[in-house]
Amino acid sequence: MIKMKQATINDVARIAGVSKRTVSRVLNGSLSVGENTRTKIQNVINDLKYSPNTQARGLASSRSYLLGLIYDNPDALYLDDVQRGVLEVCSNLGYELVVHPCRYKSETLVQDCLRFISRSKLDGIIVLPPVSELEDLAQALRDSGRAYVRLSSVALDDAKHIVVSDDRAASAEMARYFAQLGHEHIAFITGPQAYKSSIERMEGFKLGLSAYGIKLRSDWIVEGNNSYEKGIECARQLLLASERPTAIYANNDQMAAGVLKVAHELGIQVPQQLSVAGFDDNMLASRVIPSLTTIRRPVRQMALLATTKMIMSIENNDKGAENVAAKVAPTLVVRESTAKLT
Amino acid sequence: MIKMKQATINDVARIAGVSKRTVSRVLNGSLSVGENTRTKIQNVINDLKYSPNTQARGLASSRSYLLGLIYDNPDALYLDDVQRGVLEVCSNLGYELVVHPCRYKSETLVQDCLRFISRSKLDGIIVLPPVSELEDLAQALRDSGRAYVRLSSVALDDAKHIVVSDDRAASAEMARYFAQLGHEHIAFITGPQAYKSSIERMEGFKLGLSAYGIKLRSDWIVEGNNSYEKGIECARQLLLASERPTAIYANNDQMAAGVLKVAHELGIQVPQQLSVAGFDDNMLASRVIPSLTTIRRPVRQMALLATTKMIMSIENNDKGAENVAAKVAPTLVVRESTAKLT
DNA sequence: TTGTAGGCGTTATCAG
DNA sequence: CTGATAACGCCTACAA
Repeated sequence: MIKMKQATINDVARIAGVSKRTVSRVLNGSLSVGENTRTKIQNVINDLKYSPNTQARGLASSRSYLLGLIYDNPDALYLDDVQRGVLEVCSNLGYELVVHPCRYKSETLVQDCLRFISRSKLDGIIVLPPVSELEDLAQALRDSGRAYVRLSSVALDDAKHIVVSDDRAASAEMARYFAQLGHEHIAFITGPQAYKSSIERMEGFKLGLSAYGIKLRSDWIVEGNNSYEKGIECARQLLLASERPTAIYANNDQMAAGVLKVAHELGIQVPQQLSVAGFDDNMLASRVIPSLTTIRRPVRQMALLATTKMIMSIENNDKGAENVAAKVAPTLVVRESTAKLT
Repeated sequence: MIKMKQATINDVARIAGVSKRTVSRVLNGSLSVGENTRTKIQNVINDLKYSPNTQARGLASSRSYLLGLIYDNPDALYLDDVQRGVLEVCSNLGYELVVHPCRYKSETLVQDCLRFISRSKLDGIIVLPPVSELEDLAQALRDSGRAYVRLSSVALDDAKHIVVSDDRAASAEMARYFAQLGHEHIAFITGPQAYKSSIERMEGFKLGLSAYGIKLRSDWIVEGNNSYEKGIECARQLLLASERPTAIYANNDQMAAGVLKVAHELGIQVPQQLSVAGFDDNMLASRVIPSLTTIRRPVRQMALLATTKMIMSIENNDKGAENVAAKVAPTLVVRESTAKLT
């Protein structure tokens, strides 16, 4: 197998009998090229299977055609969805995706990310929650002068820099659903208090309940951390108390699974004696027995919106970037773990 | 915030009072540089916080410092592990990771991947199973002249191009474990027959059982496809038959979860009346009730080995690449879903 | 041990 | 509408 040298813009220019400046023009879709010359050049490009060298292009235009994805993601559940979503939008436009896993709690997170983006000369950066909530990082991104979009549950940035999932509204819907099932003795297991999403979900839930005149007892709000183990711990606390709630809403599916585990241990029937719900609709939700009522975020769509937004920013279409939808609505998914109070 | 232009090699050279050729030398760790000049230059580099421009460097040396990750990954479970593993090794060496999700079944898979690697000028490519098993792709990678490493359950390439997880041995261990629990009426739900891993796991299981004089009845080998739904379907077939196995080993955890679901529906107690085991040790395994006995692959370690191997190849240390371990051993994880036959 | 000069493949300036 | 020509930042024969 002989390795052919890739054709260059010079080859194209030579064979087409024009200057490379003109080839460059058609490459970048300049309007000021004669129709004839354009098609002629286009043909040569096709014949040679020529495709521009990204590095050279980047060197000359100080762009890399590289997008970065910064995530922490202890659960690692949406990662594939996000990556596919981003690439679905950017791949055809010639961009690739460089990933940067990191740790939310790391001391060096910001400088770490900065090194990443400057070293790779990224054209744009997408940041997933909860890292996206760090203002230090956001400021650093702004200072870097690069395009960026944050995914979050709160609108903590300008329209062109954010895509928010309305966790609050979704939680309110869960509250409504619980209330309509007749539940009044309801408990909530929170997420880490440092995360905006935790606050949103709790507030939304409270709000939704209050519409039905139901108030969350303070001792039925227990602080979790989104882990399965902590879910178990919190569930024990709730279910072993003298008075027991008839429904538990956990900040995520992991913890909800923990609740199911404890209920099972204690011989409490779900959903007959206890309704349980989570948030995320991750793989657990549908596989666990009984399957979990939960809330699903349109992850893929968020990735699509974020990427679209970002590419518009990169290509100096700020107006466009602002106009791409910045908010998506998660939806309630009812399964077996919740039922009417009997 | 004023955006300073990044310092270039010229700045360093000028300030250090040497030619840029010399700076280049210290950058690339050439030995033929005087100790004085070296430290002098190094100081300037530190002062200026200079770091070489990857694009320019790539353009000149035809390297990109980019590694690619090709995966299909319907389960998306190890993705984060793999990505972190790869970066753990390559990040300090100046490489970044570009991801390329794809579809095993896609007609255009190979050309698609080729476009990816040539467009990004990747220095090396890591391919995850089952895509890694496609010989077409492998051949294309070889032809491309680039470094690559495949992860698989079979040694289908030279030592320097592969890291294999010994699924066969692991399955044999599972067989041994089953046999020691006293099971003889054992069923196996296979994975897609097109995947090597499916074959390895089945063969290993048969082999392990035969050591105990147990033979898998052909009607107790049912063909699954690694999905939860199919697991349910296969479990029904097995558990509704006139004669029922006392143990079921599924090719992965998803299907094993399906078995648990059906057992639950049919009122069959696991593990008292039926032992169930899976493969992967994904999140489901530990969260499901009862938790699943399964097999865990050292995913992170595989990623580390593969990356180490690949970087050695890239840097022309073929001998080294061959000598990095090419095989890892998955381990049996015993949980609640299996028990002694009573 | 160090420096000179040319090239890598594009983009972009500025004339024509 | 088109074409020389100079960057872009770094590497590398080839010299000295």
